[in-house]
Amino acid sequence: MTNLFENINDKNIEKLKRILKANTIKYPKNVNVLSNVKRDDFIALVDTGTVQLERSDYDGNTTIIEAIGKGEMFGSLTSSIKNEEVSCITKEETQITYIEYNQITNDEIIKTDSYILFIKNLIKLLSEQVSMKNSRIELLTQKTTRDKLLEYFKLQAGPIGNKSFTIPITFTELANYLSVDRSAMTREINYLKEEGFIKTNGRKITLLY
Amino acid sequence: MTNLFENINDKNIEKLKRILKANTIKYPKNVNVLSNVKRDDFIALVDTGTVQLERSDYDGNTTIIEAIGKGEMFGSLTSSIKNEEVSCITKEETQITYIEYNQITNDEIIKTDSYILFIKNLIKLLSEQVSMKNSRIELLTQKTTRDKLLEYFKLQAGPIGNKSFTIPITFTELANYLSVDRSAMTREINYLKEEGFIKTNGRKITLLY
DNA sequence: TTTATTTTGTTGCATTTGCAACATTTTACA
DNA sequence: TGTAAAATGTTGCAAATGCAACAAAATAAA
Repeated sequence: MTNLFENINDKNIEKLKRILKANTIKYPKNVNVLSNVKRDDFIALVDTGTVQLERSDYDGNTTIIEAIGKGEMFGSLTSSIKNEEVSCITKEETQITYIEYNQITNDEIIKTDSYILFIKNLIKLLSEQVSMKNSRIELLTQKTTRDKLLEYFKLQAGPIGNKSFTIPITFTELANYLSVDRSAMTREINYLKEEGFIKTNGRKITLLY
Repeated sequence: MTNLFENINDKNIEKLKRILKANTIKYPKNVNVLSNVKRDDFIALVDTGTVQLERSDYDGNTTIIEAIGKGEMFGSLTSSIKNEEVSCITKEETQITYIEYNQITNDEIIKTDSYILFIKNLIKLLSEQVSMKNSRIELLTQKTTRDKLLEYFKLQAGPIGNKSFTIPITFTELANYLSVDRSAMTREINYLKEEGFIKTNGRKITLLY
């Protein structure tokens, strides 16, 4: 995951942030971050912590649209946060840096030395976002829970195809990510084990095929 | 949908394309576009026509990962096209403009007048991509076919909430987009009609709630 | 170190869904 | 305009899945 200020030294980062009128705010846990910020198009960078975009359904249920962790970004350009039903909640102590979209090309910034690097990073970061979404869509469009799991395992195995890996999230979160019922997913994992496709040990998965 | 060269006049577009070493290629229908282009990171813009990113499964089935239409983009930065199983097929006569990622900040281009506009457009275009993916993920994470349909209808109704609209794709394509079986989707639409939630006339949907 | 909270495991059952296999209608194209 | 291809409609049936309702284990918090 690219950092927006990758390959830029601290002094220049400070300079960029100043010229971009970047606004860094620290929030405690369980705060609705966007209660007052929706005016202009902006980009929000999660420096530390985690936030979740959530939607409250007509029947009171809360669906997690997106979990955004350290180094990731969200914003009015990329998320449906203009929608009143969507709220953005910090899941732990979280620091966010806001940059207004129009500041990205303000008169002063384009004369700044590290601007080119900044732009390249921003483009790469956005591209990575698209790429991550594509991966998730690839998982979600699998027909069965089994297919979703196997596809997820393939992604975790990486391009080299490691036979063994530890999944970086809880099974509860995985079920959420794949949009399947957790208990049904557990059942399917058991089938996969019985049929000799995989072995598990906690969150460590070993592929046997 | 933002065009990469929006608000830039033809003369400057030509200039930008030249300096960016943009490469425009016209393809006939049903051609595998990426058979030879994967060397560097690149952005591909669909000027006219349509391409589909497809994946051939182990069992010979073909899944459509993404349909990319006029004005949209894809590329090695945003799609899993480095994956050998994924191919990109033109669905009609299609013109594509390729730009190498590294050219986006080459020495000459950053001195060009319309560069700032170009960069703003590129960032907006990428942001829109993320936004579109988010919408699709929102649909795909709905639990039932009924929920997927109702959510899709809500999106089609727009922020104003038009009660009547014509869906811009065929029902077959919609089933694909929502990743549900077409016949099961038809059945569910019939239930929605029987229960008085909607009326349909061809691809025209009227919400009755 | 308790206690509270979250995660994981398990199972029966009703419902939803995919799949197959058609007929029919509409659209594209030669 | 006639024919091929694509889209739509329909239905029975088997399989997959969500849901509810627990108990147990593991983690986090006080």
